[in-house]
Amino acid sequence: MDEQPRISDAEWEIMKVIWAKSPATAADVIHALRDNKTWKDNTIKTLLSRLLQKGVLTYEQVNRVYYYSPALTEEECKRQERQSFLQRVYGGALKPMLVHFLKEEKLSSQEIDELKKILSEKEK
Amino acid sequence: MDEQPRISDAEWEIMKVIWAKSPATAADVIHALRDNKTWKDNTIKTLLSRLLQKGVLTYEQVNRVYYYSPALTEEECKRQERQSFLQRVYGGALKPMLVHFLKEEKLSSQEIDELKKILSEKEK
DNA sequence: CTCCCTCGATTACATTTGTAGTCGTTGATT
DNA sequence: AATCAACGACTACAAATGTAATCGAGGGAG
Repeated sequence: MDEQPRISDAEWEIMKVIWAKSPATAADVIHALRDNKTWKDNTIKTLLSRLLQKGVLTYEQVNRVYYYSPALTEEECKRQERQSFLQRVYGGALKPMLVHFLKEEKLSSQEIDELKKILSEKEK
Repeated sequence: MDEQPRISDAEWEIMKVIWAKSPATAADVIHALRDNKTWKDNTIKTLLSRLLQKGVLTYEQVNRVYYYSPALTEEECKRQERQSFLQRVYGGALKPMLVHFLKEEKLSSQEIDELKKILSEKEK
């Protein structure tokens, strides 16, 4: 159980791209983010380097070019973030947090049914 | 709709105390955190000052001493954090996030029933 | 009246983060 | 062969954050 490195907001944007389409080059990531983000190319390259240093990414080099892949799974990282959010904001109290989300956000009937089913399965 | 200031991890610890027992003096906060945290008194005072600057706290002075109170409600701040977490980690996708929490964490039967009830009420 | 203690204010400083520019190298272009 | 474009490495720099020490003023102890 190594300490999970902390992934910053900007770095999450990068990681989402990598998880979706790894292995990816810097150019791939830049391309994928061109529409949503106003980052300069170098900004994205800096973020990729930092993610390498942190051990969140790995790479394989082919002719001058790095092909980046995740070193940690999306699920591990998401779990880490869930825990830290739950702890920081709710002191770890799960139910109140869920209640807030459920009461405040919109869900389709179908989604509601799915959630109810999951709850029912837990209940045994 | 002013921009909500961002509350850092350490600042959340302070705010939880203030929301729980405002108005509170620096000494009160220090006392409340003495067991859980290893912070020096000055660290806590620095955090209080920063929260004042950010407009998350207000104070009332009585004989040299500040009595701090929240300038923002706990609910506002929690909502802000929920949104930012949901966006950063799940790109705003509520249901998958809820599913992860529900599947991973423990809930008592009673809590499960309460959640199901809330879901049922939404369904109309 | 003097000294000390305490309070908030101010200063300190390393690390992380956001956001980018510059540099040296190498493969491609003319 | 000379040039250039693109890549990753390295450098830059301000703001935020974690974590604290020091300072000046005023109130209480003696």
